Amino acid sequence: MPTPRITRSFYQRDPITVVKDLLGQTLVSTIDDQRVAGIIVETEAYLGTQDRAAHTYGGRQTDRVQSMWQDGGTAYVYFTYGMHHCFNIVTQHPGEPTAVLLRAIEPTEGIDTMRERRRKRQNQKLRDTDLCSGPAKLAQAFGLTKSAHDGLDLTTSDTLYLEHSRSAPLNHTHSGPRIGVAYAKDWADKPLRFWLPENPHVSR
DNA sequence: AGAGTGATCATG
DNA sequence: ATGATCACTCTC
Repeated sequence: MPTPRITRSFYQRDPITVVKDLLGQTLVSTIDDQRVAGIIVETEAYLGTQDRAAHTYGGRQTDRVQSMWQDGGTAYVYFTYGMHHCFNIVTQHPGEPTAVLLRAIEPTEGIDTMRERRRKRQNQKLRDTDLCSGPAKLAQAFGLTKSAHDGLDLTTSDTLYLEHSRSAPLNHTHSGPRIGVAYAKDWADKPLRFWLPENPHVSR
């Protein structure tokens, strides 16, 4: 059976298509010899230069967002609040700076490794639903950082990539406003957040 | 509801 | 140069 890795053309489509098709697919990272994996259950689309909530709003092309201007299938990892990393997948083509933020994942492999990376103190108990139920949580559980992973090509990397695991989600997708973008005025309320309903691993 | 934490951004 | 902000998480 051929490798089910997701290839370039999947990512080069428009972000509203990709944000839904990513639900049910599998993210895999192999970092420090530790392979971890899980099913994507919550995503958000960022629509580029017109989207007030997007880092590329107004055509911004600062150092931080260079990855978003690259080809679909590029990783965009940014650092925020002085302590958190968030992981995005760039969509469309070079010069069309759109992306999908991965917000929550259902762990399937390497759960002990995830728990170690997520644990801040000894003896702190973490349920499986606490491991990847938020964008910065999943970045930490998968070992993703700006310095190591921003700009990585997910279609060729050996350490970070996606696999097809379900062509169409069994449950129909739910959608609603994105989280933490109240500043974005008329863009704050648009239903650009998608998730698998009834899945206990979604954020909040 | 408030704190933590420092890179990043728009001003100037 | 400086000050405000932040696609968040944890604990109270």
